[in-house]
Amino acid sequence: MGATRTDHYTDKQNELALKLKALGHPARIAIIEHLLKVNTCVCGDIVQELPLAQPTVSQHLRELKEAKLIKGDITGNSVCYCIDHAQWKQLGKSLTSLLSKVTDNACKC
Amino acid sequence: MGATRTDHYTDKQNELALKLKALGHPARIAIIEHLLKVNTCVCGDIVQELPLAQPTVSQHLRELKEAKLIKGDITGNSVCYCIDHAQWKQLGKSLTSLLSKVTDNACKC
DNA sequence: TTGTATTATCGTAATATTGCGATAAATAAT
DNA sequence: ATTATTTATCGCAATATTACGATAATACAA
Repeated sequence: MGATRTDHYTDKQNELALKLKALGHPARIAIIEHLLKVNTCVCGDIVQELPLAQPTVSQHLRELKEAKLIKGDITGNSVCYCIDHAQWKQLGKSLTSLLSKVTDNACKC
Repeated sequence: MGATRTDHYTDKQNELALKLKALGHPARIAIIEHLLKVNTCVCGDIVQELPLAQPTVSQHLRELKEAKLIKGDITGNSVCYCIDHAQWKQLGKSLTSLLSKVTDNACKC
């Protein structure tokens, strides 16, 4: 074994888990924070923002892309990365839906 | 290599990444959703909720506990699990802070 | 054409995760 | 005391992740 058994869960559970998994690494959090901070597409300065080698950064970017959290389009020599706003809106809904259920009461532990 | 280089990131980035990583598995999403649904501490029926063997569920619970997303206290024969409300409140703040920065504009991709 | 810059991919090593059977530990029930 | 019941831990195999050097692929510049 070793592979996650996605077939036993709902599509929503699997999708949310995939996105959160993609965000579950400090380098990828840092990438997202940077993209949100500059608030535009960024072409080429992401490697300089991180304390990692270029292939490693490229790999993290691909994972964020596969999780549909960012978009990346080729523009001439470099690649333009930016937040996938639609997907983040959807993720925001899933998360606030979860978080809204967190109340103070009812725990006897 | 293979281990995440946490020393290169801020404490906040590492903490957020750790919690999101803990949530980055559908079984653990399902556990959290169940705990939020019943809205109280749950003693003993979590294994029945999941399509996994008992040791596997126990392992997932431990990971959620290590990420401080749930609390577990021994009550006699069984163990009482519940949401760690304080920690979720903090996670909620981090996430809404991130999500609030997601706007529609400024992307030319 | 020949370099230069930028990003992606391949290959590989180290480590982590996932899942489960077997077993232990602890309390409850008989 | 003996037998369930419940949860945790150990050990293992399969797979995934993380990181990077080397190298390819592509577009720009000279």
